Amino acid sequence: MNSEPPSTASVPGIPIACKDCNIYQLCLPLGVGEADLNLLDRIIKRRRPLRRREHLFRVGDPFQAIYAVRAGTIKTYTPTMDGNEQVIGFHLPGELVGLDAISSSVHPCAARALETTSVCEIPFDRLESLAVHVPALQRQMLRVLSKEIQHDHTLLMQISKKAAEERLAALLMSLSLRFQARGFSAAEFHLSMSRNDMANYLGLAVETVCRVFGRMQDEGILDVRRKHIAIKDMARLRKLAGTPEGDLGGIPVRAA
Amino acid sequence: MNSEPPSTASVPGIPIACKDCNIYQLCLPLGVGEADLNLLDRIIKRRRPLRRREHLFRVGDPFQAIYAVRAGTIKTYTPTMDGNEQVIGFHLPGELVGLDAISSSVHPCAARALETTSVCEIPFDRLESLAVHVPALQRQMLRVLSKEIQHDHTLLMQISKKAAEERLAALLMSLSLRFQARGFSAAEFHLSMSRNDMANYLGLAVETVCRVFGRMQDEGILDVRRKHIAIKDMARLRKLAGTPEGDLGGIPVRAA
DNA sequence: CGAATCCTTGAACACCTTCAACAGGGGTGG
DNA sequence: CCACCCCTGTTGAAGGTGTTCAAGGATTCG
Repeated sequence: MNSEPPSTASVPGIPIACKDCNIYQLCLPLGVGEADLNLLDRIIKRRRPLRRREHLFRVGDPFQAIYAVRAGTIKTYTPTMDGNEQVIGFHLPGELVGLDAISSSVHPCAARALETTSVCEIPFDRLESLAVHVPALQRQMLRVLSKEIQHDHTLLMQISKKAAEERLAALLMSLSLRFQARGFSAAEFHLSMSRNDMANYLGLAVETVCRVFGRMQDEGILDVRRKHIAIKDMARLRKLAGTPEGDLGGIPVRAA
Repeated sequence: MNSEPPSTASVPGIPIACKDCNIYQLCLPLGVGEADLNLLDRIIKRRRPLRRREHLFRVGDPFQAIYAVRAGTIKTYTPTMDGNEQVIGFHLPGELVGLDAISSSVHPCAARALETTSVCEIPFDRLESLAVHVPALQRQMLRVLSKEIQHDHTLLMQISKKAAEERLAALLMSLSLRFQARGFSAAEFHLSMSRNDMANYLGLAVETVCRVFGRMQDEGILDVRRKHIAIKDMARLRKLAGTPEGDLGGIPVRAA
């Protein structure tokens, strides 16, 4: 909203503007001009950061806004009938959460922080109203949703591969590509989710995930030190994951 | 487009109007008024029916339109690196195909008919232009895309369940609910896809699918005669699939 | 510092896959 | 119209991979 770009370090209580958010290009990339961006900026609310394990929303909560992760990680999941949960996805900075609720008026899944996480809240009714007057925004929203669908499809493909190695490799490649797209290292990053969450997400047992990590370490593909991951043989990992060379895996508006 | 509803039996070469299409409510259900519907009708093209195995589009084809299945079944899939294919989903009458291409400008997957299938072609640029002037259409499009995302998520959940019985049950429940939503029988229907496609889609071996069908038949859950399926114990199937009682499974704009 | 959670490793078992062989149908060409 | 053939579906046995059950070690957080 300000014409002068202020320091990127946000002052507590004084929210930074959209155009100064270093991830806004990822939320609503192209086609939205400066003036429109200011309009958009006006409807976006910053929230106090969520702490680890804190919920952004729960199943059945009324749908009022979509959220953009600014820092940290959000896990989405749904409770299963047998009292457990099923992890739907992991949302990194720059990715959107809540897109599956637009049609339902209530959230079909829950979202909670895996670590200290800050998000932007975008009231959906206002976003929709704004889009009526800003065709570029309308286009952008459709593209964002479509990309999410595309991503889910590639995901589905990779998960239904049976081999445990392939599944884990697919997850790691997805994370790597997404970190890279955000300017972080593609080869070395921090896993904010537990082995349990990964296993749940991939449809495997926790023990299997551990063992596959071990095996990949032995084979020189990875260097795993607890939650810190270093990919030492990207080519081999990519091959395992079944990710074509040039493919960005439907680089994600959203989840792992 | 006509003010008088003509016979539902289409005369070759004389396309029937949108509002006379018995599935249009499913394509773009609520919030689009009569006048708007006529506008929509004007941009929709009918195509000659596709024959079995004929492609609607292939991977890498330029994205120009989305498609609504009017009759028949469309399978979407992508070729894998090892020369095989990975089935993404099955699209029944009233469901849309090609939504994952909106963001890419090329189709990330291929679509082919499993049986004689007729579709409506909706040029996307014209649809988007129209939406600029018709807010209801804009809203509807977002909802349709969101529903697809929601559906993919429930799917993901069900597929990542490991047990073969659960996976197949989930597929059958999905099909059942979708047929029901279209006014067909929920308990008895025809499987237009091969065992191979089902297995591929579910990440199982063909033989396993056969055996699970056999087991379910022995247990009195199903009556399977080749491609004809009768669900004899819906409650048990639902339980196996993990589909909550009232849940419509994110009833699908799209795929199995 | 203690407790709880998360991660890791080992061994037995269950399930699914693979390989192989055969039956049934549908489509095609004669 | 029929016969053949190929493709799809089905069934049986052996082997592999992941799960389950169990227990010990490492971190984190109160």
